[in-house]
Amino acid sequence: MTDKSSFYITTPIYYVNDVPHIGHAYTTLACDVLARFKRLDGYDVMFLTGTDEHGQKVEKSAEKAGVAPLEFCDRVSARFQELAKAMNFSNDQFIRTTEERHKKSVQHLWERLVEKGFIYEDKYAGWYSVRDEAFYAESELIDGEGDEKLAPTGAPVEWVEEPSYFFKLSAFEDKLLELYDGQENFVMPKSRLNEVRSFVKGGLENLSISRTTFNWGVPVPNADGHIMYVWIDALTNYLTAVGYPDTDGVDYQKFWPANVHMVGKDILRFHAVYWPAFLMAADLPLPNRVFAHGWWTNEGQKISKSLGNVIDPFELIETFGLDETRFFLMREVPFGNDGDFSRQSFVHRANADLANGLGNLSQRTLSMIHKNCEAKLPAPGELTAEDTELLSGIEAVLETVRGHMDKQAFHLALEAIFAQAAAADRYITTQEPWKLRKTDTARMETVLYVLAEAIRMLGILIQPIMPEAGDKLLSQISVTNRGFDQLNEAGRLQPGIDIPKPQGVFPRLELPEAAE
RNA sequence: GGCCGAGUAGCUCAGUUGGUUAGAGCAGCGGAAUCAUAAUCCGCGUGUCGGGGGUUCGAGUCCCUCCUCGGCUACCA
Repeated sequence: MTDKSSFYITTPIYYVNDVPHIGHAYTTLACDVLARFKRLDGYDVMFLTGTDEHGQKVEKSAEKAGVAPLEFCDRVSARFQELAKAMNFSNDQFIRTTEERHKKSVQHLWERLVEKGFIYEDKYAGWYSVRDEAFYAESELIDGEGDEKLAPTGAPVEWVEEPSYFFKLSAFEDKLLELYDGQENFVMPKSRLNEVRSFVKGGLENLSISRTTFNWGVPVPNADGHIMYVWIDALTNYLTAVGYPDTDGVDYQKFWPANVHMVGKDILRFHAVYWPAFLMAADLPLPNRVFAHGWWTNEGQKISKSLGNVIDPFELIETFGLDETRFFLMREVPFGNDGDFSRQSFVHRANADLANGLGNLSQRTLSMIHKNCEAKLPAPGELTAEDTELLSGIEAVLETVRGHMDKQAFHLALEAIFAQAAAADRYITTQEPWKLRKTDTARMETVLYVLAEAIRMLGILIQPIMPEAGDKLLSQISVTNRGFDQLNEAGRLQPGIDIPKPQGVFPRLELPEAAE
């Protein structure tokens, strides 16, 4: 077995009743960073994202738009695919639940659950709001005019009874608790695990998993009029993408179970409770981890459509630059926490770390080489303790970053990398190559070579977060081997290579005029 | 209401199994340098560690209590 280790990471599939916003971009970005990191670290990676396209809401939205449901889905799904392109996401697949392969996959899973005796037919009854497409508990309802009952959202509700298939979720209480206890990092961050555990401890009710009131969905096998409902359809995409039901197939064998399901905290329960229960019921291996990240506020304000302060990722990229945006989202906030997006902190952060930090470091170094070494990388003399300290410090940071990445602590990974850029700046200060130019050119050449090496390794390290900037940095010093196995002497730059006049990698940002 | 978590320098936060003068980044103040994207480097923090009580030779770090803030409390993705 010489196969590379595999790594399978997923985003949720995004519901096409919404247009892409910063939340979608954020979730997928985190996955992209991790996927790129693992690829550079020698893993065979499957990175999946996609769109969730079924349901009554979609059916109605399509109707309102005067188009067929699928056409409606095509449009919105395309928008998400554009986002992936604009954000430079490296997803290996973009799955859509309207694909034929997915229909087969869910139906097969369904039949499997029926065989195992975890699905039964009954009647679902409750207070239903057509507008919200949701059932509400009696206790949640509020009083409207007269003795009319209203949903908590203010929408009218009606008492509805319909035949439905149910999944025996209640049978998995103990097994789920065992899972949480036995596989400690199944849910991260830990605070979320506590919530999930207490939810399960509180008792689980069986889940209604089919509907007869609309048509836009995957038909339940051998049950006319029944459409699969929400989660059983949506969650199964993670299996579909690796070839399920062909469990002997190459992708399934290689990638299932998934290493990380990345989700927003709002859909944690479905991934941390329902999903493992479905898989247990079908006798399929469970994913290693569900990570629930936090949400962004906008300049201290909760983001909502009604407030009209939704952050458009396309606009962010336009205003601040792609890699700057990627960097800010991953660096500013401890991953897993909620965070605030403010233009001021964006500009401040990008300028401090990128323009003034790494960007300036490479600019001053390459510029000195270009001017003082005939535009060619000089050969180093014997390395001093200071030289070795700087280089081995950067080499060592890979292990640190790896540790942080494996815990999805992106902010810490970045902090560790940029601490090395700062170390290189300190090195320049102590070595004073501009003085050596007049007193000891051989030593100056060694110092500049060491700095070029520092830039090479930093350039390699930032690739997962800032692929384009990493490319620019590395191209200026003609580096072609860019994997993490090059983060040591094996990848050292060849003296004599051309060092052209450096181009700025990270422009200095200015605070945009506050839009009214 | 119930369960869980958090309250540490102006801001964002670290603080291991309780133990020498409680730390980092950013902001601020002072200085150095001049290769560089007016970028960089160095120095400077007397903080009631939310309040009160307790355990202990010793508590930010354990226990009790109170206050404040946040999350979860099922079938909208």
